[in-house]
Amino acid sequence: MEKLSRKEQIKTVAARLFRKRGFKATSMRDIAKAMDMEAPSLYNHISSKRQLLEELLMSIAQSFILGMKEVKEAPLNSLEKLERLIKLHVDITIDHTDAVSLLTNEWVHLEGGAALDFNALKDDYEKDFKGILMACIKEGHLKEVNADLAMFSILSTLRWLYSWYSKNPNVNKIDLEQQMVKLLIPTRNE
Amino acid sequence: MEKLSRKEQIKTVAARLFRKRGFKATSMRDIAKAMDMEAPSLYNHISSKRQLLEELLMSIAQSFILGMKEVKEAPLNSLEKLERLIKLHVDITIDHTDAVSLLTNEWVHLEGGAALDFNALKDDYEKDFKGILMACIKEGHLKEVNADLAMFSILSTLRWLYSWYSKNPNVNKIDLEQQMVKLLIPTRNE
DNA sequence: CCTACCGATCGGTAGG
DNA sequence: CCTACCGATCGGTAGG
Repeated sequence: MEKLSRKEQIKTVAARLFRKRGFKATSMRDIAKAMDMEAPSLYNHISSKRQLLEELLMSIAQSFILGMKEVKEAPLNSLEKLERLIKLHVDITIDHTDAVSLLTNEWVHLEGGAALDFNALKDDYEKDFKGILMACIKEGHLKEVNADLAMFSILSTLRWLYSWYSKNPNVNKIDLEQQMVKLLIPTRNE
Repeated sequence: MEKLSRKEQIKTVAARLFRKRGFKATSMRDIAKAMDMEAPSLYNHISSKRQLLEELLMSIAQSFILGMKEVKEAPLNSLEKLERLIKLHVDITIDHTDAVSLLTNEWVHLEGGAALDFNALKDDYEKDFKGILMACIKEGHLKEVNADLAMFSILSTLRWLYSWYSKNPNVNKIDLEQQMVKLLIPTRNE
């Protein structure tokens, strides 16, 4: 499937440029140039610029949704689930750094149905995340904290992990997972 | 000084729109419309779109630089200084929510000398922040943590505080300051 | 995959 | 502060 592969190349290049300059500031001619082709040729593989963004965001969002589903269904206690969620973010961020950055910064440029779908996924994800965090608090694994604020803080760090990782690309994945768990989980007794 | 005041109105409106749609996706016609005037009339008060962004970013950055200077020179121990820094972020975020969001999301659209100046300020600020954080660790106020990662995490939360605050606008400033201090400072003994 | 090209929109200027 | 307007660039299409 040469066509599919070509489309994936374009998406990879687009993700890199969208991240670097932003979606609106990246032109189809920029993408074409980075692909060594002319702008109109891109349209043999994709249908529009906004489709590029939508597919990039939706596919990485699905990775998080799937990961959340697995964590929820796993036979673990709430604290272990929270650890697994943190590791999920670390892993996806390391493997798909550019796409993750779009999830943080460029989703505002989605329009119409895609924007609605995306926000629904985001709300579901955050609701599930909060549920696990609150279970941790209720079961006494965590310090008593404002759950909303704690979730906001943890997710803020995880959302910006891509920029830290980009400046420290040689870090070991397992090490980073453990450091993030240690940093983000305010355990009661140490 | 009606002219000055008019310019400030334009900057306030621009900050709101830049935040909502992004700098590149906001046209001068959008800003003019929100001001109930025609786009060319804006140029009686400002000189260019990029100047708008530059002035918004530089003036809010100066608030942080000034606050950092005061904290550094204050007769406080390192832990108290860290607390003061967190409160500084909370205060500026509450008072200038839109401009703070630009500091997080739109500085990438600075070009030329303004981009260089901005990055220099950012580097200085983070170096000072890290110095205070490392002093806290060395003096035994904080848990032993990876200082780079801890700073990254604290700043990530503080950078995104504007979005949390926008969803919880009725929070009391003093309460929020105290909650953020409690949440972000991993003290040794509680 | 390319050349030629379109209508829309952009930041900004001239002139009053 | 407005009307009239400019050159540049945008996403995208026609046709091969």
